[in-house]
Amino acid sequence: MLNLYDTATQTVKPLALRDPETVSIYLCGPTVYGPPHLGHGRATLVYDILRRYLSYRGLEVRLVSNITDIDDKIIQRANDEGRPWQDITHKCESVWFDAMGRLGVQRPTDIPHATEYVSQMVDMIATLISRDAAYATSDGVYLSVQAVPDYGLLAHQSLDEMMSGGGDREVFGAENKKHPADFALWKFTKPGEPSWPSPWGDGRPGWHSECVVMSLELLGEGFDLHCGGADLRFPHHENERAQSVALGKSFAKHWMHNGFVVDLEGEKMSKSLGNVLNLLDLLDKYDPRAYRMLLLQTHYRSPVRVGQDNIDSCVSALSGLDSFAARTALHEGGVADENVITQFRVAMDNDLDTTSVMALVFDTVRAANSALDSGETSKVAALRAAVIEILDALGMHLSAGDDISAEVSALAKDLDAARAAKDFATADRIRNELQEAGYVVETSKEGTRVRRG
RNA sequence: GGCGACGUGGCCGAGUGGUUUAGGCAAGGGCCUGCAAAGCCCUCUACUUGGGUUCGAUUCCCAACGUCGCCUCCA
Repeated sequence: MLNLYDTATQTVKPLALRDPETVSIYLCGPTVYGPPHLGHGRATLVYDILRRYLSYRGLEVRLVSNITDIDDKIIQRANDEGRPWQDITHKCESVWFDAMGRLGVQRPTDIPHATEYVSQMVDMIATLISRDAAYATSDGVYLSVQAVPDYGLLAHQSLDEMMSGGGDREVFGAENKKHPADFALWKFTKPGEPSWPSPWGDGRPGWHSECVVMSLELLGEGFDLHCGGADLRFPHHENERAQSVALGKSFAKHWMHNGFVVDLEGEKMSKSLGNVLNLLDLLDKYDPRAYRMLLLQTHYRSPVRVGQDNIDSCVSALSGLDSFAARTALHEGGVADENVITQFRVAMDNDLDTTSVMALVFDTVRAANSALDSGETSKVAALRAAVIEILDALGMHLSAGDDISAEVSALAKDLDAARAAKDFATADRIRNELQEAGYVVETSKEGTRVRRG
């Protein structure tokens, strides 16, 4: 079945399922303090593609993706702008799901919020303390990484290696911690900050705890797959895992991480560098499918640069596919070519080799276009059905130009009539008119096709 | 300092120890077309550098150069 790269073992291995009919996936969602950026878009698209493919293969997918709605950055922004922090989280969450909708990303099956699980987190921290894996200091409660024997499994570095060298890095809270790598489970509140009660003092949860509590509660121990961007591998996922190990609970069986979105110079898009391109801008300026296309043509673990040139080339490629859907619309409803579908599955099962899949799609489109030109209609139907089935399984929907207004359709009819009457001046005039209105006009013996450009 | 990734044709981007070495975009030529568009056909063709292993390396090993990531804010 599906073979996937696993960050923990650094190998491509079968995605083993706890229950053969269901896949349990936890995906680290956004901290809602600002607009989504391109990196968020990549992660959600990658896992949307994964999820759709698993569904396509007949599995029931349970995809839990959280909303981090309490965090230092949220508090800071609330203070800066002098408004309630819930204002910010609610607004950002709605912008988030609006953007995801435009990207064609399906909603997770479960969307837990950190603030809904605070008491469970407090309980978990208490358990960690009782197991001597956590301790309170003057500013919070910390997990003792030395209580976790294989800490560094995802970072692929031992604690010693992490601490060695490192130059002038500052270690947060170093003076209070038993070990520099210990991380906050609970942060004591400062005046004016949101807080929740706990046995150690009022405060708020540390970032890494929510995902442990919510994944174990909603998916249970030993769930199948944990996903997120490569930047979450360490420390976030490492620290989630550390808590679970310290609790004596079995955690994710497989770890998947997608590559970064990089800027023009090949550097990672980073919030701290301020070179973040906004996902909303991309969605406003381009066909939202173009980003999905770009990611399908790049392996999910490779870095991807999102620039006008690549996006434009994807828009052009999409135009060709839409045109294909339109010109073969009459051959809808065939049985998908088995050979093509088999190749599709083989490629996807090989660590989501979507770049090969796209090569297959374009090859198949060309074969179908040739078949259409030579009148082999049964072949056209089978190839078209395969293309549509594959793209649908990847969340890519083609436009066959059936969203055209009656007025525009009438103009197309007039164009055909003018051509039939060899009134080419009128025909050209109508064509120009349509093109200037932003339509792609394709005349053929079967009649003029018009679609959105 | 530690760990890791990567350097492919005009651009993007897969992949492989050797007969045909993806795919997309762009460019040029042809067919088709009233002219276009769309489509089809053809062309341009690469693997950072220096060693090594090998009958043979872009692919494996070593080194150099370059780029990037992580080493507790990050999708």
